[in-house]
Amino acid sequence: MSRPFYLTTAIYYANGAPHIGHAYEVIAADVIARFNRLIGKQVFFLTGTDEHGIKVQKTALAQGTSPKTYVDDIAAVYRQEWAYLNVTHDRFIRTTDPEHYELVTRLWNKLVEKGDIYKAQYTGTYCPIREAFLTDRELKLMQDTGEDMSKLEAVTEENYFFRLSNYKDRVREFIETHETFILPAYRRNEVLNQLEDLADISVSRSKKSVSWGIPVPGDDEQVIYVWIDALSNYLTGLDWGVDDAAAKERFEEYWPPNVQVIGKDIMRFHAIYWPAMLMAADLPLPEHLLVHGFITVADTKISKSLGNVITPKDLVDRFELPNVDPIRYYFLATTPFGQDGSYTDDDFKAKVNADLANNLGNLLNRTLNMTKKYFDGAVPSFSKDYQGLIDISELNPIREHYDNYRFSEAMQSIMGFVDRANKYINEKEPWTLHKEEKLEQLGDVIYAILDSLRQVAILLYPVCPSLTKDLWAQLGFDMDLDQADWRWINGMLTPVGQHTRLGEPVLPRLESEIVGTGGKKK
RNA sequence: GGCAUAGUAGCUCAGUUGGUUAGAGCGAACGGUUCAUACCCGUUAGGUCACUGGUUCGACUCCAGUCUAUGCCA
Repeated sequence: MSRPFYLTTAIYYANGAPHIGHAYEVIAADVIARFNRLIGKQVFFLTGTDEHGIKVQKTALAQGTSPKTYVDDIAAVYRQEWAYLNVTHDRFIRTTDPEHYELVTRLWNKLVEKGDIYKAQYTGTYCPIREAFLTDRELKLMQDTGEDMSKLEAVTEENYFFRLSNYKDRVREFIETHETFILPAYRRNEVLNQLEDLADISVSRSKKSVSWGIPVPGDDEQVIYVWIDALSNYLTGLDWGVDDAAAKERFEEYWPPNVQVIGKDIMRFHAIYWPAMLMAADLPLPEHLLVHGFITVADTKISKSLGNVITPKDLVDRFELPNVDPIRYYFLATTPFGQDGSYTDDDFKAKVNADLANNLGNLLNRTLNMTKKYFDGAVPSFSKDYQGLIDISELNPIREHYDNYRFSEAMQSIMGFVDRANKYINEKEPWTLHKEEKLEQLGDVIYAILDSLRQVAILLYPVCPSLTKDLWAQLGFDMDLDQADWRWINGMLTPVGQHTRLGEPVLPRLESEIVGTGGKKK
C-alpha cells in the first residue's frame, strides 16, 4: 500500500451558516478524498470550524447567549450540512475542542522554547463602534465604500509577536524549490511577491479587546490570536504531540498533509505564516496547497447584503433534485479548478440536464429497457468477437486529471464515454438486430453498453457518489460502490446473467421554471 | 504605481515543444431514428484567435508595445 493521504479543508468561521461557497470547497476536498480511496490509498480527511474571536463573541452577545452555546449551534449546522452533501471527512475539528486547546498551548510553548515569541508594542486601528481592531482588509473595504473613518483611532497595546522574519528566507526557498507547493502555479508569484517585505506578526490580543479565545500560557491578560489558533487545527487533526502510542504512530504515518484545500483569500496565511510556524515547530511542510476560486452568482459576489446567498438546500428544493450530486457535478465540471465559478439557474439546468439526465441517465434507461425487452432483464452473454467500448489506455489520462485536480477535464473525458455509448447504440440499431433475430450480435452490443456503464459508474463515483450508486444498483450489482477499486474498471466484467433492475430514472430532467438568478430571498 | 493572470465561434471553454482547411460542449437551424427521461444520432455555424509591430519559409502558439478585464501587493 502506498503512503497514506492526509487531506484538509480550511476551517470555517463560525459567524454564520454555510452557503454554496463553503460547499464548493468541501465538495472539492471530498472528491479528492473519494478518488484517493478509489485508487487504494488510506485517507484521513479533516475539516471543521474556527470558533474563537471577536466577531463570534459579539454575535453571541447580541443574541443574548454565550459564545460557547452559539458556536455549538453553528458547528452542528455545519456538520448537518456536510452530511447533507455526502462529505466523507474522518474528523470534524472545532477550535473550541479541549484537544485543540491543549494543542495550541503545546505549540505556543514550543515556539516560546524556540525563542520565536516575544512581547512588544502592537499598534492597530481601533474602531470604537465595533469595539474591535480592524484588519487591513476591513480598513480597505471601508475606504472603498467610503464609510466614515473619522472615529477610528490608532491604539497601542502590548502583544506577543511571532518572529516571522526568522523564517522568511527559508519559506521563500521552500516555495522556490517546490514548484507544486502552491497550486495553481500562477498563485506562487503572488506569494513570492508578498514575501518581499514581511514584518513579524502579532499573535495575541489583550483580553480586554478579545476575551473569547485560548489564553496565552502563563499570561492571563492575553489571548492567542487567530493565526496560531486556527492554522494549528491541522495539527490537532492528527493529535500532534499527544502522549499516546497510537496517536504518535498515526501522526508519523500521515504527516505532512498531501493537500490542503483553501480559498484564494487565505492563501497568504497558508503559504507564508503556516510554513513558518511549522518550521519553527520542526515539522515537515505540506506537499500541496490547492487554492480554489470563489463561487459567484451570475458573476456577482455572494453576500448577505445583496441577498443572493444560495445554499445547496435551495437548489435541491428549487429543482426537486433527488440528491446533491447535480450540485457537486455542476461546480466541478463547469469550473476549471482554481478559477472563480459563476452560478446561474440557466447554466445549472442546462449542464445537469445535458450531461446527467439526457446523456448518462437516459443511456442507462434505454439500455436497461432493451435488456429487459430482449433478454428478460438478464445481462446477455457475449461472443468471441466482443470488444468493450472503453480502451484501457484511455483510463490513465482520466486518473491523471483527477490526480492533478483537473476535475472539469476528468468530467469531460468521462462524458465522452457516455457520448460514445449513445452513438454506438444509434449505429448498431439493436432494435433492428432484434427484428432480424441476430441474437449473438445483439448480445454483444447490449453487453458492451452495460459494461461501459459499469465503468462510467466507477469513474464518476468521486464526484457523483449517490447517482452512481443508483446506477450501479440498477445494473444489478450488490457490492458496495464505496468499496470500489480503480482496478475494477478494467479488471472485472459485468457477470453474464446478472439481473438488471430497471427503475426510476436516476436523475429526472430539471423542469423548474427559472425564478431568477438572484436566489430566494429569506 | 509594482507584480501577475486572462482576452479564441452567441455562451462556457480546449488548443501539447510554432507547421497543411483553428477545435469541443451547449444553444440555434435542418434532417434521421424509435430502445429511451419530448431522449438519442447526423449535418450546418464561415470566429480579422483583443490591437499594432517584429522574428521566421511559416505564429493563436515566440519577442516588444498598446488596450481591456481580473487578482495580489503598495
